Amino acid sequence: MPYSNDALLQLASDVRMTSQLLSRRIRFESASEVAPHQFSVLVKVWKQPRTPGELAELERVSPPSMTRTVNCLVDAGYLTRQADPSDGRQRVLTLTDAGAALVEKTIHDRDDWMLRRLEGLTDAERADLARAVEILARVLEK
Amino acid sequence: MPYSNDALLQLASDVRMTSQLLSRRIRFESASEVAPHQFSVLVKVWKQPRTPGELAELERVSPPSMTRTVNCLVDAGYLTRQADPSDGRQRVLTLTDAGAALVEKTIHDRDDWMLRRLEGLTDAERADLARAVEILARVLEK
DNA sequence: TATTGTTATACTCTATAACTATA
DNA sequence: TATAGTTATAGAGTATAACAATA
Repeated sequence: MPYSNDALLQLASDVRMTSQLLSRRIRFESASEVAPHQFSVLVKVWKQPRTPGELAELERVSPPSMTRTVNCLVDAGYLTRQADPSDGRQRVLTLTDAGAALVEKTIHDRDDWMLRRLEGLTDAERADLARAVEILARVLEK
Repeated sequence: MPYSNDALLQLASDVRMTSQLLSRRIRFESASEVAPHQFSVLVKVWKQPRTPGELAELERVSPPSMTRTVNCLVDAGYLTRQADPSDGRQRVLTLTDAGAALVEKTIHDRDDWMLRRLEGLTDAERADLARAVEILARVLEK
């Protein structure tokens, strides 16, 4: 039975609401030691070193806001600033050991929270989730 | 083939990351006219009228913060305060027509954004997503 | 006396505009 | 002259503590 427009809209709404609810629960139930916007920056730098300007664009905040956020994270010992030898204007940010540890611990806690919620599922249900994840990842690439 | 512990942890991580990525995209790509925390309050009141105290608890903010947020939304014409006849201390908040219109327009925009991303999928893929939504909704009830 | 909500005050996050250093 | 980043300043969100009104 092919999907009608109404059924597809309903599915879109269900996917959106479930994702937002799950995301909210993850944020609330395994909070990091730093504020959410600060943690988001740490994760970006954890994936790869970044300049303040790149981070401001990725986080959709102004450069001055990112300067302040970065200052806090440097003061807290999670980030370090390094001069870029190829362009004296830029300053590359990297994680300290404490910063990497914080990111990895928080990610582990969140994955563990999610894991406990998937433990009671059947293998068929887990396979459904795996397929859905693959589909959504593909959809979000566009 | 039954799921190993490692495979289940990987699945948990994939589900978590996909949900957070999707949620972030929705938030960024179809922003409301009011700030996110304000919109969240409007949605709560849209579902049912609420007192400031209930909203503070639902949103995990302090009562004074909620007072301020509610003041902004009342001033902007999205909420109205009404006295509770059964308890003079409480003040029940309800949406104005403009508030309801804003909530419904934003929800529609977000669902439409999601819909456009699901349009290219096969019926089998859509059915996978529908099953995944049902599974996650069940998991989140606990 | 306990509860609901608001006001007082201080701190943090955000933005725009202005400034410094480098390209 | 343009770009990367920071500082200056102001506006908005948040919290704790104190207060007002009601139960």
